[in-house]
Amino acid sequence: MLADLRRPERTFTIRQLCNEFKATPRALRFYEDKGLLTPAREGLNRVYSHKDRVRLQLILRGKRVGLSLSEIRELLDLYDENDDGAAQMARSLKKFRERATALEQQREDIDGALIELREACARLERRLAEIRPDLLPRAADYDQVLRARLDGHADAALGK
Amino acid sequence: MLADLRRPERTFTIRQLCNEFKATPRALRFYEDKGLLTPAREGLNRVYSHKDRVRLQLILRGKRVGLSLSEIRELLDLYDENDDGAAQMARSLKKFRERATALEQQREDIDGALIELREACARLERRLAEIRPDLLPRAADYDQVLRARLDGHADAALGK
DNA sequence: GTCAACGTTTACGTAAACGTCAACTTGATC
DNA sequence: GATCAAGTTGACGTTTACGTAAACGTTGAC
Repeated sequence: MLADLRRPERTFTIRQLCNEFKATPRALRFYEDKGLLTPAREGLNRVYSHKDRVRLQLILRGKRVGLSLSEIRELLDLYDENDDGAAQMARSLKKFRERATALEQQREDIDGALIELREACARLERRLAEIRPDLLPRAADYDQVLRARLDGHADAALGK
Repeated sequence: MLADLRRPERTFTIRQLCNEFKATPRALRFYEDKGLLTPAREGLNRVYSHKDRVRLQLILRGKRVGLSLSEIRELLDLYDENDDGAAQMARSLKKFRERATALEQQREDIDGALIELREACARLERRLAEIRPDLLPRAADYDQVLRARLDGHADAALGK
């Protein structure tokens, strides 16, 4: 078929990519503004190629692991200008490792905060139990809260 | 002695508190602007009381665990208007628990990102080893990076 | 007397990643 | 031909926690 999804000639509209990757048109235009994407034009309208789609995937993957858009752009630039891609892969590897150590550091910081929080909670619980046990919020009250958060705020943890 | 540090009449200058808690004058004035602190005045100069000092401690503790200034203000307001403080303690406990679950969620998100990162690293390492083993950055190269980060960016992990 | 060191206020700057109008064009449809 | 959906380009708004001058007053040391 002419419209085979896998054929490299296949092109995409902005909304198709937005639907596929759950992004907003504003976001894609923003990435273009920042030089992360350079789709072709058909009159005024943007036409995204297969390569553009790959780039978008890389952008979103980079975001998921907490890279900034400018960092992502640097990596994408290397994909382009470099022939074999080896040097670029080395750079990417370096970036990824740096990001990994940064994330590990964040985890430790969070663990520290959690320790402080649990201590504070314990103090409050003890004192409330003494004075006004009726006001003591039961942990069970948070089942709703937990359930409400089951859908993914997966990005919120990475410095947004 | 009249100047006993523990005497409630003891007052503090802005710089004394800044030194004690490693904050900047700008920060304390900012907190005042936001209604978190209301030190007395001696002419133009701010005079911090014992209670102000306690409030500042609470502010900084709240920040350490990732509360926003507006959240902190809400809690502080309750300290004031409430007589026995029981209701306020219940509210604080609730906030703290919420923050704890949010932090736990962040940890999971970070873990997810780390998994993705390690997979990407592994792929890159394998391919680089094939093609250009000489470009493969050794993990040992990051000893400096690790050392450089040993001083506390403990706040950076909490959404700044 | 004058310089440094501290204090004050007002107010603009910053960084990230878009959201949110507003105003307009284009193509398709009834 | 009027309308409608979807696209476009600016350009300003949002959020957070201060940093950073600018311009000025007060006090103590020398």
